[in-house]
Amino acid sequence: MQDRYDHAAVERAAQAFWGETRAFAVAEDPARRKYYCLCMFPYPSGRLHMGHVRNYTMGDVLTRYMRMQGYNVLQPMGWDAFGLPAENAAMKNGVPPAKWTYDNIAYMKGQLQQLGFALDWNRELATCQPEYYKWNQWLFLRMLERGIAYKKTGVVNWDPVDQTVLANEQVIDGRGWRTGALVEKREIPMYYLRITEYAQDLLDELQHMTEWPERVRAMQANWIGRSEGVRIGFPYELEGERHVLSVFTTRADTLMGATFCAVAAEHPLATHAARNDPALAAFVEECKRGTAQEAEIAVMEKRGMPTGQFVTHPLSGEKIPVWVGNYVLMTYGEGAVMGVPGHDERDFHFAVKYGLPIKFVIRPPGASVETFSKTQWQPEYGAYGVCIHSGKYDGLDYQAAVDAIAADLQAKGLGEKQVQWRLRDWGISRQRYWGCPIPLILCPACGDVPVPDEELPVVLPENLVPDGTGNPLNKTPSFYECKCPKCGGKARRETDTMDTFVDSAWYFARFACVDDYQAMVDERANYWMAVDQYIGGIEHAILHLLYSRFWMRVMRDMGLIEVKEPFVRLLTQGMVLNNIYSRSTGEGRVEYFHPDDVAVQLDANGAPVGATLRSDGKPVQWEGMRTMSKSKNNGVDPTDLVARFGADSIRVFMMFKAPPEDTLEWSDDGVEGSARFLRRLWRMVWEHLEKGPSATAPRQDLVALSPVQREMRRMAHATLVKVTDDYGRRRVFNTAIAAVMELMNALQKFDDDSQQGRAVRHETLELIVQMLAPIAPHICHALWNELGHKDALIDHPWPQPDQQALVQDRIQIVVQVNGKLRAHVEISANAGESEVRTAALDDPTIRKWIEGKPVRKVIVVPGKLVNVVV
RNA sequence: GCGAAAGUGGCGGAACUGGUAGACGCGCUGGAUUUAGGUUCCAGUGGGCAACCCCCGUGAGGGUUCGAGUCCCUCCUUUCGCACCA
Repeated sequence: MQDRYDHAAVERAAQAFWGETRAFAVAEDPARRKYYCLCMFPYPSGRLHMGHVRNYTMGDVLTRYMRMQGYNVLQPMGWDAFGLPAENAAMKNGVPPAKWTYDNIAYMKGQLQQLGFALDWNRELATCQPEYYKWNQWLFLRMLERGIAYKKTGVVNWDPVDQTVLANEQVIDGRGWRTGALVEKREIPMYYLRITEYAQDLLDELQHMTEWPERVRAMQANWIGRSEGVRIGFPYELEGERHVLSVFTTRADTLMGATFCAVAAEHPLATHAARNDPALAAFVEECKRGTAQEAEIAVMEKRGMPTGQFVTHPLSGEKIPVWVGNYVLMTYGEGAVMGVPGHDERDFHFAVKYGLPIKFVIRPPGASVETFSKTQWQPEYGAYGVCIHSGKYDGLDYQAAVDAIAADLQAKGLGEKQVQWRLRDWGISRQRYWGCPIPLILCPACGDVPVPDEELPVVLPENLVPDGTGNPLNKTPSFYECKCPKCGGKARRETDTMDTFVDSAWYFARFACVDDYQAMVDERANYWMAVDQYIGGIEHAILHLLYSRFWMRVMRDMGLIEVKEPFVRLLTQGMVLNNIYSRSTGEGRVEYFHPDDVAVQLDANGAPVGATLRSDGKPVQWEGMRTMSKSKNNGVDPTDLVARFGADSIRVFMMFKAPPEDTLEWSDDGVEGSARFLRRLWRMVWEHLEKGPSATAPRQDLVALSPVQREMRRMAHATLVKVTDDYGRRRVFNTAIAAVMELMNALQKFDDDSQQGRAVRHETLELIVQMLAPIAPHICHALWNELGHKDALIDHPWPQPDQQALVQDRIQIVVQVNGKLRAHVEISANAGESEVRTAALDDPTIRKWIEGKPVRKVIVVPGKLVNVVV
């Protein structure tokens, strides 16, 4: 054995061993308990970033741990390979997205291999491969047959200069990112999936998903957004015909206070009214141009214009005006709301601004009617209370009023109780090139005709280069020219592609059977599914996870798979941050400097007081810690780090620096510390073996151990108990590493070269190596063999703590007086309560504290603490 | 705006079920070895006090309890998500 730890040699050897023995290729084995550990697959953006490294290290730790626990563990890897960045890169470099993507995949795969992840590469897939996306298309057609997929118009961002649809991301302050042109809204036909059909089940099942983080479940529940209320019809006449304006409200009890209605700019009533009103038409246009993002709508100024149209209040018969409001969402409910300024804050401000009447019809609990203000909103106006000024409903509370009003409306045919969802159907059409083609043929005679199954997949040409002016498929006759499968006439192939969330909605099931070209999934998927542990970023808490849950339900309902919940346990890992340093270069421009190029000045305590650029010594501005990004020049490259420190040091650092769900602050010093820890471990094993070959390492005689030896051994096994709990139950790794560090600190001080002492040290070192194996697999692989084992550590069972070693004769008890720590006493571990109590009260320090004061109460917590109340 | 989290030394964090606040690491200070630097080893490191067996201390304020970082209420701050980025 070498005295120095050579991480490069150690990692090369371990990876070669795993490669040669095909250690991570797994097969279905009904005799063994399976465990499917999956990290969200990466978008092949070019290089791995540290967020990937953190994510995949967590997955690898659990994979290796569960494998040592005896499970048949699957950990696959693939590529979420369709998407916008490839098109952007193509425009910039003139390279087809396919080539850019495949090159990135090759590079990133090499990076993953350097890090030593226990991945079954036989199952690798990329969503841009026809063998994969064929099944997106196939299932889409099945959904179409079942009415789960359907066509309707949807609103998109339109860049009038480039003549192209823009993603929200490509719209900056209402303008196209490349052209700077004012973005318009366009309504175009699109395909939608009826996820709302599953809303109730998606919501209900959340209650049982106890191994998902509470906050993710809450976010999904809010997103699905079930609300119970009443749909109310406001009749009106238009050109002699009777129409009804439908609104949804959860506050039907305030209906008697409705003084106006407001509709979205896209609402048919608004469209009709704008026809003869140029000012209104202009306003409607302006609203449509505005943002569709809920966050922006919520904070922008509420504005409106009257349509000139009046509707009839369904209960009072009053005429009330209809306005167009820029805050009304066409996509929620009916695209129209009733305005109750007395009891809704938004309506109140709207009414004050435009001089609309305000009626108070609810008396909030504890408020007096006389204090109602028509100029100043008070939060209690929005509270539930008792109806007033509401005619026959006066005196009813919320529920009674809603029931009575709903019943009356129903009797008139002008409304009923209704459940409303915030969740909307999933629009999957994208007017983009680099995605999965939607398998339809647009025939002038037959309409949208599905591509016959035997012609699937509709293959996306891989040689096109988008130029920013629309989807290049529209300029590629060899792609779009086709015949109608129904009538045989000349037709045009659909050039829209699918949302990339479709690709990621079921890839985890395909990993079970990537080589099956006859079916989307087969029996093997039922062996591996559901994913036992899914790990990924919190940013996917809603969309990706919800779409996957929906997609599994569709597959299950078609009999393709047995499970409906794809992910049993979910771990949402935090982001990786780094310092940002900048300097203003004048003219409002800012230059960012990489943290490696900046020297930080410290005060006597080591607290930073300033920073300078190394190259010129002049100060730079510290802008705090943010996620690593190119634009802030604060990224670090995994490949550089592996070369400098080794994969194991990086893995240890990433697991040690923060708990999995928290953000992690990058620091080179921290990685250096992890490297130091591994070097120490290496040297401890080396020094131990220097004193005698491992083969002759003696076994200890438990009875003959000295108290110091017994304590050393107890600590080793107690650490094993803790580390096992951290990996297996708590899923936190920082505390597991800290516990091993403590154990190593104790072992360093354990200076005993007797036969028994060496035996205890040998056992402790073996335990340390086994406990660290999931996190630092390469060095542990090497040390395990150095310690005299012929088998590979990856296949060695996880160690069991020796219960006898854990037994303690004497324990320390904390003694408090009035809740403040005053003394420690050592007593026999099996002392009874009265014995503990006596020992505590007899302690000289405690006697001093309670001298002359009557002892009112003594609380004894067995094995832990005594609190004396005086 | 709505929804979801989080606030503990110079820094990252630990304290898991209400029971010793600051484990472990980074940084910093002093020392030893080497001495070109780095590496390695030892000691110290929340604040106050000359010092302690003392006092204070977990974003702010209040409450429950023998006992609160942990539970409850009010407030402040920060971060994340909001449907075409993935």
